Amino acid sequence: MTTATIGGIGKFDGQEVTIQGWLYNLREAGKLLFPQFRDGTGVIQGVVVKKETPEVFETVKHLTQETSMRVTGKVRADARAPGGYEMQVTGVEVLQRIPPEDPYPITHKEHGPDFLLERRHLWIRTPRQNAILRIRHEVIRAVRDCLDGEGFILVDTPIFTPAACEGTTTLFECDYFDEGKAYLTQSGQLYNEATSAALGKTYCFGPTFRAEKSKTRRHLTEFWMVEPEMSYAGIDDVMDLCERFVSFIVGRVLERRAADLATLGRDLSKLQTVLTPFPRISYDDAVAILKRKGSAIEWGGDFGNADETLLGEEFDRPVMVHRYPAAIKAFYMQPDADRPELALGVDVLAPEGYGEIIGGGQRIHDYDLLMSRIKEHGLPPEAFAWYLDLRKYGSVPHAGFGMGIERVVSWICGLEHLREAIAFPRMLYRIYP
RNA sequence: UCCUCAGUAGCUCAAUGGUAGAGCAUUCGGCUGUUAACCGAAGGGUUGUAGGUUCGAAUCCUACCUGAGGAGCCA
Repeated sequence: MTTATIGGIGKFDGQEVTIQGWLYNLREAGKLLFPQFRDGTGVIQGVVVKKETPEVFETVKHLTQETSMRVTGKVRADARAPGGYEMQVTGVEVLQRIPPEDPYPITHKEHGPDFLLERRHLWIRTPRQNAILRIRHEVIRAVRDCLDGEGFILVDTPIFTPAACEGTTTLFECDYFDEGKAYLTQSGQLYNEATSAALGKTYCFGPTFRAEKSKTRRHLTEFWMVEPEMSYAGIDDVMDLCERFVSFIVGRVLERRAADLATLGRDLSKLQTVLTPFPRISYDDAVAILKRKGSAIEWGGDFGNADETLLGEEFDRPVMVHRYPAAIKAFYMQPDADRPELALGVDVLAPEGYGEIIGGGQRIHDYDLLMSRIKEHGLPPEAFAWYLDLRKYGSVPHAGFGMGIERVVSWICGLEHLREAIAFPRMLYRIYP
């Protein structure tokens, strides 16, 4: 007997196959049963007619939601079935029937976020969560394909680090044998600067940790970030890469995951406009736009979430805001040659209120300038000795950025909350399951 | 860390100082094309915890616990 996946069931129209999955739902209509099966690739409706297969009818009639089973039957196209195909069930092999005294907790009705998050290990079985996780997979594949295709080399950076990368944000601390404290990385960027000087163009891609007590739908304490870095590059190279990168990713999801976007009810017209070039506006221009739109922002201040939403809704694709006041950016940002009070940093803001998805820019390549910035920020120079070495031995202008995967997935999927963009979200008051 | 809101059946919610209820889920019965199927019945409660006010508290007050949304900070 041929084993088939539900997602590819169309290839077996008219044939008898076996599928391996779980009971998603069971509808009854007298002497007819309509069990629905899922296997992670899709959902298919089965039909059981009592007078044709009485033994199968009696077995299926008493099955409970999420019972694991192998099902055999003849596949045929049927417009009445959700998904377009139906299976005339001729045999079932039940692996584990869930007992009615302790039924599967997640029903087809509404549930609250607390209930679902406590059962995230089960929640991910639902079609909507399946679709999000498949899109996340596609985003990650596109990230790799795009950067690999552009000649970047993946060089992963450490997760245990000896000190703060940027000195300001709160870090997760742990004991590291006799070496004292270690911290979970909040960015691979400083190491990327070393690897890009070794290999030209590199990127790292892995989990990142922030111990800030942020409690919003835009924050996780553990999230995944991809960070490309380029030697012999400046802020314009970063912006060029950003727009190619983001449009490539969105294009890939539209091309390969249309069915999943449909499951989510995503408005595709909001994604189809994400094509190069992206608008590029200076921080000065952004402040002017915000003031016109009624924001209380003053020049020199950083954008709040409301400001990012206001800027994002000005455009039909992500907008790149560049040249921020140096005072509100990280210590390693290269100053603008024409206006030293500005840093050559760029943020990419997604439309529809999704806010910042990318932050990056050009790094300081001059030893003395970097040393003075480290001291100005009250950071210990000895901890940055290796980082300063990069400016002693063949320093070149270099630039890069970091992109938060969950924020991009959240935007592409049109999610209400970042927590659905990762299988097991880590948040301020939640570390289970 | 601060501000706001919410905790009632397994789940989603109602009951606004006077006998704790509905839908779904579960079990049983009915229905030969269901689309979160539908119809009928049954079981299911220390109203987050601890105090207080009152003849009487799910409801009012205080503290605590848990969660959510937002601010700040950031991807």
